[in-house]
Formats: sequence, C-alpha cells, structure tokens
Amino acid sequence: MPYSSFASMPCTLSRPAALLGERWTLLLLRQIFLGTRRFEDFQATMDISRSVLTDRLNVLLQENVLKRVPYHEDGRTRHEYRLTEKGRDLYPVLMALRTWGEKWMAPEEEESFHLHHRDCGGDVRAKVECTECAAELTARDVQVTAKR
Amino acid sequence: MPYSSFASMPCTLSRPAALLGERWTLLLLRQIFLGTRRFEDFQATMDISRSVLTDRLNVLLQENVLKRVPYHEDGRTRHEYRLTEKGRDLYPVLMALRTWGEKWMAPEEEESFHLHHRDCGGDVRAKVECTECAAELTARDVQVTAKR
DNA sequence: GTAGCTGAGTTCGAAAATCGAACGCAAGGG
DNA sequence: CCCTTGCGTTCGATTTTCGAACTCAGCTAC
Repeated sequence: MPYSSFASMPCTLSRPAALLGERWTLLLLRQIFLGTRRFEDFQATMDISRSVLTDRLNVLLQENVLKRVPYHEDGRTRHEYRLTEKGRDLYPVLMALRTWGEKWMAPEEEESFHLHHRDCGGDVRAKVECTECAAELTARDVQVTAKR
Repeated sequence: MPYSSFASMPCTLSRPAALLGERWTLLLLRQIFLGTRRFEDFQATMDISRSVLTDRLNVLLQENVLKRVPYHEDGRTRHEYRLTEKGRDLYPVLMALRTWGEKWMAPEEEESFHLHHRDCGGDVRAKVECTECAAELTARDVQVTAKR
C-alpha cells in the first residue's frame, strides 16, 4: 500500500490527509490564503523548487482546489492561481493549524501576523462543535462508530 | 530556504504546517486518534516502511505530540505511543480535514465510519469562530494585520 | 525585424527521502 | 537452549526533491 493509495481510500479523513500531507502543500495553501497568486511569487516567497511547485499546483488544480484565471498586466494576458469554493473551504483546516500553533508552538509573545474578525475585532479560533447541541467537543466527547 | 527551515519560522501557521506537512504524519495521527498505539499496528494498518515509521514517531515524540508509556502484556513490559495534551489538541485539525472531506471528497453515501457527540448523538463539525461575538467566520470575514 | 526582457514553466544530473526485505536484539516461554 | 514477539536498524534499490540551466511565448525598444 503505497502512500498514494490513501488518496483513493474510502475514508473522508484519509483522502484529505494524503492530499494535504504531501510536502509543501500546506505551506503552499498558507501562502495562497495570504494572497499569493502567481508562480513567480510562490517561488520567491517560499523558495520551493520550480518543478515541485509546478507539480503541487497541478495536483491542486486537478483536485479543483485551485483554478487558473486569466488577468491582464501591461496589456499582456497571464494567468493566476486562485482558490475555488472547495479551496476556500479549507480555511478551517489552516485556522485549526494556526490555533494549535498559537497555543503550542509560539515561543513567547511572538506573532508574525494577527487575525481578527472584520466586524467586531475579536480573535479567530478553530473549534469542533456538535451540530445538534452546539457544545464544543474534544476527542473524548466523540464516539466513533464503524461503517454501516 | 529548504523545507525544514519552515519548522523554525516565526509564524504559528508555518511551523505546524511544516511539521504535519511531512509525508505520513497526518495519516499517522489519524491512526492514533482511531486508537492505534503500537509500532506493529501502525506498520500493519498503514503499510508504511518501518524506517520511516520510526522516524515520524521520533519526530512526534520530540515535538511532544506523543509520549511513550510502558504497559504490561503477558508479564512483559512494553511501550506504546500515546497522545500528550498537545497531541490531543490536534483534534480540531483532523476534524477540519474530515469536515472538508465529507463535503468535498465523499463520492456518494460512502462513509468509512461515523462520528457523533457522545452526549446528544449530534454530528461533529469543525468550524472557525470569533471569540468575541461567536460568529462563524470564513476567510472573507477575517482581517490580516502585519506583525507589530 | 531582431534583440531583450519577463513570467511561467521544463529538463536533467545530483542529492535526499522512501521503500522493502533482511538482520539484530531483548524479554519471555516451552 | 531454542523459539516467538515486539520493536526497531541496516542497506541497496527506487522515487522525490533540489537547483541550475534551458525553453518559449508575448510584448517593448531600437
């Protein structure tokens, strides 16, 4: 069972985990959510090798997480990479990573950038909740039932 | 800037992303949250090569996401890998992946296992919210401010 | 038109990560 | 003793990644 076979496993956790668990993919998505959209800019800000960048972008295009949209600059038509709705929906994943990082991987008062709710200025936090009773859940509160 | 240097970047999103963005790490964590605790069981259920499994477990031990705890079986002392508090706090990350997978990567009615709130039976969902006004947030609702 | 520039890749040999199969080893059990 | 089990380690082959050079298309300037 090679790594790639998790991509087609009948498990809605394995498949995303295998996709985003490829080297560079999560960092690439971070950059995209921060507004980077062009090949050269990804390459410059992350210093990823060009061939791997090409590959990762293509995988995300194929998975329909990104789309290429044309734009004009200096009268020339170029393309940029933008999130699809599916891609934008990954926001909670990135925010969960950051919420965890803030709690467990922030050495001091360090903070590279701050996020706040545009409307009320409050802090942003990822959490798991019950769709019925709206309680916040931890792993202990959740029961796993085998496939039916 | 090699991949590994993101592990020491002053960004609370980059560091977790670089750690969990290593091949196998997310899948390994999935398995741990599902209850796998022993070397042989990881190896058998994921079919990861033993040397890489050793490496990933060691990284997670070093990062204090996992701990080795002794236990007894047939009168022998062995060790198993268990989540620390820091590790258990990764639950929202995994649930965010799953929530996304349920929405965007579930072909049909397929579901490998079901999760529900132990108390009320409701469904489990990851979301991003404002700590002030408790509104659910998307990327558009969040303002990014540069480091201060 | 042709030389140059720029963004976006592609190519290719070297280096690093992963694989799989075999080996090591310590703690019991028979 | 010798066998089994759990947990690794080692090592040569394969796959990924790296980094630097190369390509190519569409302008712009001369």
